Amino acid sequence: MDDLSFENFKDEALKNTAVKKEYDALGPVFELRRKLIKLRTAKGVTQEQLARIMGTNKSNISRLESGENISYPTFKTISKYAAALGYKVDIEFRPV
Amino acid sequence: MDDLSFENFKDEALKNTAVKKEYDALGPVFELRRKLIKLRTAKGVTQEQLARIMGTNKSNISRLESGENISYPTFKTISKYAAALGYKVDIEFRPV
DNA sequence: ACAGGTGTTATCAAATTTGATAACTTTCAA
DNA sequence: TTGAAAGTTATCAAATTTGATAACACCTGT
Repeated sequence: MDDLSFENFKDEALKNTAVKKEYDALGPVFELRRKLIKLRTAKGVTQEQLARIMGTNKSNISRLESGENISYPTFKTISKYAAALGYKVDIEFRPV
Repeated sequence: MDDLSFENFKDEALKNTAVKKEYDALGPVFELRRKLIKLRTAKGVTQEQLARIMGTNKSNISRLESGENISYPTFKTISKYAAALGYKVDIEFRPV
């Protein structure tokens, strides 16, 4: 463990119900973002190039991938992003 | 083939670029809807019960599952729906 | 025929996402 | 150092989704 103080802080913070709820809810979104970024960079495509293909602007791609305040993209946005890179979206549901 | 006239009509319609684009774009959404409905009915849960758990109304569940005009739900809505039934969402990307 | 349960549709306001533009930071190569 | 490329952040308007309420349709068992 590298940063014990942070780990401890996180554990404490997660005892707070409100914080935990946010954490749980946002976790999957971060996972999605990581997947999107991986898809794009694996093909050596820049945000600007991708934006062009999707018909939008690079700032919006950045917001989708790493924006601080933004939360939940629509299925359409995810689909367009994937399609622009030659992928289709497949949503699966797994028991918790 | 059961309904040749419909098949023919569909083929003709899909020659129209605009129609085809809509069809392609909406296909995945319909697939998602089918999965959601299957998840819910498999557990013997009604739309009203699910709505209660999700903290919304049954009309909104119906719209999500079968609404005519509505298009692309957010990741948050899909997640809430799944969580209410004991599932988590997993988004995969597959080459076209 | 009736009543209750289930699902659908319509409508409006509220909330959120998205598009567009611009300015900014960082990195890297010339 | 300068300049360009890549990504981030801020902001506002526009578009879309979501919540809420109400009314309607459909079915099934009594």
